[in-house]
Amino acid sequence: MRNYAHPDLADVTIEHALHALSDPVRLDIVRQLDRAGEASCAALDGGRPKSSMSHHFRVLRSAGLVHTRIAGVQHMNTLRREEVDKRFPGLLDAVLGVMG
Amino acid sequence: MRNYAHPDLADVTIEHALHALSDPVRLDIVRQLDRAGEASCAALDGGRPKSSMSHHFRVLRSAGLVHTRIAGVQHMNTLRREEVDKRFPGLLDAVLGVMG
DNA sequence: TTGATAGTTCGTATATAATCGAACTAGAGG
DNA sequence: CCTCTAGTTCGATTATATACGAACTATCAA
Repeated sequence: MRNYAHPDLADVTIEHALHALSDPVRLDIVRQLDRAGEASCAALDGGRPKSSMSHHFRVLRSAGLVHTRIAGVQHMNTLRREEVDKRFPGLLDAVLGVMG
Repeated sequence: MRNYAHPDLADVTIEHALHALSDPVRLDIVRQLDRAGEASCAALDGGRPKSSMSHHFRVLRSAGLVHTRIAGVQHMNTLRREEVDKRFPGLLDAVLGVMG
């Protein structure tokens, strides 16, 4: 795995983005990335198996929400904030602004 | 069927709302209700079978997004705009504001 | 080169969701 | 009461997601 393909946000539908955000594990990842700025997969796993996390990161990447950069042995993830905000204005603000 | 139970928005999670909105049929219903204000189930079916539509309306109701009022033989649906806006500020604006 | 660490991929099991026909229910009107 | 219409419920099928162990890959460090 040399590096990841990240979709152009223009090719991401709102349905796709909403679906990616509708899972509690993934929403938790997104919230943590919003706070932390950048984090490895392991830092966000909450004790879940690696294969499950890998699946959720893949969904988030395919929905254009998360960017993953390979840094040595770790894969560092960030929210694609500006791009998502441009494509879906207000969506992340709304989703991240909600109280439990 | 005398009338429907509509959940208190406080009991609806953002995950639940996002999931309801992430299906293309349901998103289409929501968009049409946003424009039309109020519509019967049949007016929004786009040629789909009644049982399928009934399922999607149930999901939308259970996510607190749609209110259904029985008016004679028809069931009239509206978006629960103000309540949803209060619970998830900016969410519907973001979802409904997106171009194609 | 060996070992450890981080994460992916594969395969499979299980759960959840979508689709839709058929039978049913409720209200309106003759 | 009969019938039409609008929508629900049931049941079965199929599709899509989730979960996760096991085997694999890549990088780093000793």
